[in-house]
Amino acid sequence: MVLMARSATTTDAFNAVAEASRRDLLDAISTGEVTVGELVDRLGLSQPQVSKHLGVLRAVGLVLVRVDGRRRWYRVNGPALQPIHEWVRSFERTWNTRLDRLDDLLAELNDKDTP
Amino acid sequence: MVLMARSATTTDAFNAVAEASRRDLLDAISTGEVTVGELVDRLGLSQPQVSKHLGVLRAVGLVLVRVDGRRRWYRVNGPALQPIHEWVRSFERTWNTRLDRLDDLLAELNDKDTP
DNA sequence: TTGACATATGCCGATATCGGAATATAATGG
DNA sequence: CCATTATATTCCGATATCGGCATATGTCAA
Repeated sequence: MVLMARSATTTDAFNAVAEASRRDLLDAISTGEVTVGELVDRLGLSQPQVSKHLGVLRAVGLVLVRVDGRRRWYRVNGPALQPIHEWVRSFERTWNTRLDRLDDLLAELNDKDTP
Repeated sequence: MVLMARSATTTDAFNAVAEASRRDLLDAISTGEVTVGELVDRLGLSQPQVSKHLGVLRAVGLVLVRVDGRRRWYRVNGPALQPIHEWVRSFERTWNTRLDRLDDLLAELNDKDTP
């Protein structure tokens, strides 16, 4: 029986994106097709580090690659981010809506009434 | 010098939310104030497991607690999710269709009208 | 063909995680 | 005051991660 200590980074987009370096990579790639070497230069990370992180992003489908001779052009695969977007969006009302602000207001008044 | 293997789960909301159980907890809590015992019952997790996960969520400010005698009422702290929301939102254009882009445009115009 | 270039992969040690079980802390009720 | 209830904390073994360094794979160019 296999007992996992922590979900693998390649489990899903949530885990892959937990690492800040990988978010930075996605940010850099989002500007358009980028080469590995260019990412190394831009982010100041080691080449193996970049390749490994890209491997994780590839594994969960967050990036797609186009092979062109000896270099690889990476691009962001947007739809893979949708699960995160949807999940977080379901909480929007907890910070955004007028109703919540009303709740907060009432709570505040309540606090003043019952110290 | 401390060399960290992987960002601590308490580093930020991204890391805290990477774990599926913690997302489930937040989903359950989002319905309103909930007690630890209620979460144990609803999610079928062990009590220490729930308490530990709540500890992580507390550490990154994703939940707030109200102490009431020997029980604790947890609630979601929406704003702590905004960083994730903002980051993912910046990729929206990578998956949106033309219609969605129109929505964005309208939303932008709307924002300008209603500050 | 051979060497330089671009990227991926393998091995390493240090570390924090996870769940389980036991235990600690704290508040309630009889 | 004591047993019970509610929640948090500690210790444990197994595991996957991360960065660094070395190396493998693959491709172009002279």
